[in-house]
Amino acid sequence: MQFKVQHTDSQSSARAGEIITDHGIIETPIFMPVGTQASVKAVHFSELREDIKAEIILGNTYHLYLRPGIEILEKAGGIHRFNSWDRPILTDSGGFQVFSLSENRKLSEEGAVFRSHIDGSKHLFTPERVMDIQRSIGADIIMAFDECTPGDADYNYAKKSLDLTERWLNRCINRFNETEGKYGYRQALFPIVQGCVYPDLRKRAAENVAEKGADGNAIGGLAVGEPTEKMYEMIELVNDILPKDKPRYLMGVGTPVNLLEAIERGVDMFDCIMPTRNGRNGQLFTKKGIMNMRNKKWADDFSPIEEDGASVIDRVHSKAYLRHLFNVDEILALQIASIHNLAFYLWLVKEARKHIIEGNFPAWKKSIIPDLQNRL
RNA sequence: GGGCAGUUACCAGAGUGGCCAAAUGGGGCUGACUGUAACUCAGCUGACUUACGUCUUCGGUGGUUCGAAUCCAUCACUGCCCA
Repeated sequence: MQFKVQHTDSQSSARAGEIITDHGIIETPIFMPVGTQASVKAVHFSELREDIKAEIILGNTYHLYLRPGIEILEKAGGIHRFNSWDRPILTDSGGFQVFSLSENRKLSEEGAVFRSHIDGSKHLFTPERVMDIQRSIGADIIMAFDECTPGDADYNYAKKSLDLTERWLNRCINRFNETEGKYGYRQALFPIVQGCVYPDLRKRAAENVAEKGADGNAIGGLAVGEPTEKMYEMIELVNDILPKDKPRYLMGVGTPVNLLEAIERGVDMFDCIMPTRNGRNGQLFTKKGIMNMRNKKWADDFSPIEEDGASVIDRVHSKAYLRHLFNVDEILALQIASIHNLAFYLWLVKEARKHIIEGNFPAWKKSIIPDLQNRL
């Protein structure tokens, strides 16, 4: 994997670049749709390719390990063969599940014991095992196994958690270096900066990660309960330390405004469930603001979902029709909303890229934010 | 013609003398959702009121009672069964 910075904004830390993988090129900044179980919920791959124009999608180690299981993925010849997505894929390590399934897991030096949310069975995830599993899944970019520290963790907990994440990182790197990809293309390992909202911990974490010389670096443990301003502060602090010639991936973030603020602070890659989950729950993000499609006010609004929307689907269907689909619980509602939101997110990062290259990113960002936050 | 059962909020449906503006479900309205245990979750849903609270409701009417959705009488309507 290679990264080229093509343009750097003169007034901010924003940059436009290009990540080259064996499955194709990713132009940054980029948003990566989340496809936890080898599928972006409610969206078909042809739509991801052609309408949404996704360049890379996510998968999740924990979920794929449970189902279909490593054996099946290996038999299939890796995840790309399995789900027929021939562009880049990134797998999260399961570190977020350490956080989100915290009631079903136990942490130790060795690793994390999960109780499967499906059948209650016990599974041990160690850094080594997680590397092996991600080798078997076969994503282009794989993530270090970390503990995603809760946003409200106290200093002592956050420090201990970071200590563990850093020891796990060394083990991940060792195992990663001892092994190789199983399907004939290369994989890159991204370490993750933790440290909660504590500047000294974040600084230390970023320095530690930076010195590993990885192909790309991630910032984790943000947008997990801390105030948004804290998140921006941490991003700024960390990006000051992370190498400029490597892509920076802000994990799990966020709202359209979060993306722009983070891009301005030097982030190149994003993923978030928001466009898909919120879409399925009736919330649409548009250039003019946020709509709840279940609201009665759309019942007789026959105008397009978004006149100048990024997706062709925006002009095919009316707000009234989409509201009807949500109202009567039709599956098509989830599809249309997910496609729309993802296309919007991809449009947003492409637009950001365009303005970075044009040299007017900060002004453009400032002008668009009020609209993005608007409630329609 | 006779017998039995029933009539409760938008719908279905609990409630058999005070703890009832009335369970629960559906529907409706509003909100939440940030490396996906989520087509999920939460709140509201008689009227007025920001709220406290006040008022009007349980087929109609008339009673019994300190007090009635609940008991009695009667009328209306609905369903089932018998002729």
